[in-house]
Amino acid sequence: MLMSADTDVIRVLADPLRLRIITLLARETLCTTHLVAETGARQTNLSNHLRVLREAGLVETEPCGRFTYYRLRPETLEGLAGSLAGLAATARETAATDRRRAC
Amino acid sequence: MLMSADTDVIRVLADPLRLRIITLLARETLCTTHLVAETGARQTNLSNHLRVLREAGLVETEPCGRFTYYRLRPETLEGLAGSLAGLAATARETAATDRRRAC
DNA sequence: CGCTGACATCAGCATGCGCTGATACTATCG
DNA sequence: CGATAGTATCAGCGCATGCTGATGTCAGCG
Repeated sequence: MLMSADTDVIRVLADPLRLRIITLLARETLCTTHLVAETGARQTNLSNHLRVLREAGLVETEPCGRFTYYRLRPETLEGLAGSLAGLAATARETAATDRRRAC
Repeated sequence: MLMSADTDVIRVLADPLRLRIITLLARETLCTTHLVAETGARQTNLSNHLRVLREAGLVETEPCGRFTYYRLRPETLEGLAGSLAGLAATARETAATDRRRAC
């Protein structure tokens, strides 16, 4: 239910600034300059985080002249959401039937 | 769509051993000894992680004599899964309508 | 062409945090 | 009552990683 790939995605999401970027990109596609203005972080810092997000498959880039648009890929987030929902469902079943291992 | 509380939950999940604990507890309620046997980690290490999981509201304890059973709480995981699914849905809408900010 | 602005890369620093060993506490058993 | 087993707490160490400043590259514009 929980793939090992999900571990990496969670690690990538587990940073306040990266999560902020994700929420901003969910609403509209932006380029680095916009993200600098929105978050107040340095351009270098944002560029590093965007690299991490890109390598994790969470965002994809669209070069546009000297600008670089960043778009949020829904598939990765959906996959993680599904895995977590599956875990929660299993836990609910475990709690309902009081499934436990004897000591 | 993404509450600030979700940030903390994600940070807590962003550790391989803690995620392992979560998947094990999803299937059956266990006590620390079982988790030591399953994961191969030291008891001290597990106890520290279980404390983090407890404080994040991801697991709850059930004392049973000198044992301590740990049960996975589905609500927290469900809330996070819902938030992530909402983000993914927003991103899908953004991609479909090509919503972007001009440079 | 030079210049500027958008963006990426790299090395260094500093903080966070996961792991460990030592220790203490409690419940059960002989 | 010891003795032991299950568990929690704490201080310390070491590594991972996020932030920064300097630098490089490329595109557009005068």
